[in-house]
Amino acid sequence: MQSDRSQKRDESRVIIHFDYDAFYASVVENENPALKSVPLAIQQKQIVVTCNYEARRRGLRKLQLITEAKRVCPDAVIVLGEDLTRFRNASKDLCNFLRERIWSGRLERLGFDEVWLDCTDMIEFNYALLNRNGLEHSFFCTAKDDPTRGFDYDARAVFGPTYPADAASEGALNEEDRLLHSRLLLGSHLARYLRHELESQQGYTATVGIATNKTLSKLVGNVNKPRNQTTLMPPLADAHGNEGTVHQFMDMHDVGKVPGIGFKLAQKIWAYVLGREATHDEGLVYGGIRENVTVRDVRLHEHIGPDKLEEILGGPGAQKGIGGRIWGLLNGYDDTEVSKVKRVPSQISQEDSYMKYLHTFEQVCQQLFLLAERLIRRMHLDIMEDDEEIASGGVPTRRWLAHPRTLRLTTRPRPPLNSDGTRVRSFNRISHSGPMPNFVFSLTETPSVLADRLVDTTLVPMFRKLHTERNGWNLSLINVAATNMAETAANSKDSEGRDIGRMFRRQEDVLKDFKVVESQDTAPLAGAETSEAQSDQAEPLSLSMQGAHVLNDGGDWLDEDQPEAEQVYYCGICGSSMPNFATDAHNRFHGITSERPS
DNA sequence: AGGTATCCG
DNA sequence: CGCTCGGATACCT
Repeated sequence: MQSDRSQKRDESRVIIHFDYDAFYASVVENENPALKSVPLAIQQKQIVVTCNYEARRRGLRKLQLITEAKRVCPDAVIVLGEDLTRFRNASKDLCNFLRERIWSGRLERLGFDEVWLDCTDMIEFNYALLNRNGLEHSFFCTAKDDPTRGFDYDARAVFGPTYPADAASEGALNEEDRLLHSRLLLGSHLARYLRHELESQQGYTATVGIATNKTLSKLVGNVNKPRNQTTLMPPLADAHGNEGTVHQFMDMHDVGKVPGIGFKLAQKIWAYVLGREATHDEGLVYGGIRENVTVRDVRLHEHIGPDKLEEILGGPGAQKGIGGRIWGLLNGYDDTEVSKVKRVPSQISQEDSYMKYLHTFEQVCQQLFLLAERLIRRMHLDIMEDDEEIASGGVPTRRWLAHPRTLRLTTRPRPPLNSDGTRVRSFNRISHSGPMPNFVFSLTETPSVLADRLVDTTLVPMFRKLHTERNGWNLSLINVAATNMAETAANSKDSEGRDIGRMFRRQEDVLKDFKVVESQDTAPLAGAETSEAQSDQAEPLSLSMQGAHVLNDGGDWLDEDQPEAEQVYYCGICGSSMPNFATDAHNRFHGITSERPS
């Protein structure tokens, strides 16, 4: 067997993975609590995209056809969920809610309904606070600078289910694993607390996994669902890296179930392990028996290892160290960090799919307009924020956090149906992209007007390049995306984001009367009174004195082929955008009297 | 850069 | 498998 590359397992972190139960259905239930007790399905086009657990009990499933769903459960309540706004907003709210309760700022979203938290710092802090002589009445401090905030817990036992269910007791472990056991134990209680907060204050239940890395925490959560949690317990591995709970746990999964091993990779691994070369090319539907290839089958296959996997999975288009990376995943090894929460998404897109022809040019134009208008509204919601400073006039202004530099149009042509049979492949998407025209950043025109202009000046020409036929297109999907986000100067200045800095400052103001007593082997302080002192100190104003500038369609300096009224001025100091006539007043606000660059 | 592929929910 | 309506990232040119 090939070497483990001394991929030394990093067991120093405590990662908690949240998966909100039946998320779309839960959002709708929270909007209308009467729906909580009935079978509820969320519909997009002809499909049930998710449903609550009552509906699952009655036989509904994800990605089920609506017709089938109605047949199986005629009294199900079906809610249309093609507009994702409410789900996106709820996801953001929950993300912020959890972020306020952890210390590291390391919170990573996956889709709308999953979140990883890196809680290592909170666990270490509270591990140091443990009183060995009074574990039963421990206190978990959830605010670094306020010893009174937190929750009571019994530190003698892990909270909730574990994997394995009969995990070794702490006493049966070696010294290193005893430490790990304690950290994960604290993690299980923190997870309980966060789940309770989420449910009691926000109305969302979640399925949670606690482990030492992202992959393991995500997978182990699924052991007990819904509305529960599972902790992956030591000994994770023996001295040789084998025979611990990690291999025991990973081994039972189908390879394709491991996050990061998608359909294509799983197929290649499957072909290798079963000794079957893919001799059949396109078109033939292999409706054969789906054979299970587990992680164990792969991991213990002869000759397997990072190099062999590189051989199997590598090739043109494949990621560079794919073999080593997949070998790591099969062994439950994952050193990827939980990324910090981003202020700005890297792309925003709006799409719609069409069951029937888009017959005419007018119909295509209308769809492009609808998508463009929704995209522009999304840009206003997702990459703008209220200015912190209110101008002396008292009028609150909005500023762009980022400008997408690129506009992308994607379509999916429906494959033509042959007369001889149903031999159709290629459900491919094709796309064309180009510079985002500057006028879409205007705040003086309505999104509707801007969308109309965007269609005429940019989207229709792009569509013409994608589809050279004059008519008769048979599109099953159109997507319009704003990508290639360039963060505004005032925003990118400190990458942590100013609201986080402000949050810390506020916390310090409230808590400055406390002194944290550290490395004291006693129970944490209790009963300290909260000070009401809240000095309303002004924010330190850090100005980056970069020149203000004007952008044109291509993001370059403005030239004169646009009408004056369309020009938008961006302040390089505060990032505000405004019509040109307002720039002089705005510069005076900053105390700048000189001209802007020409 | 633009275009495609693969991955995730 | 696809189907939805997104999203992230990597590789290719």
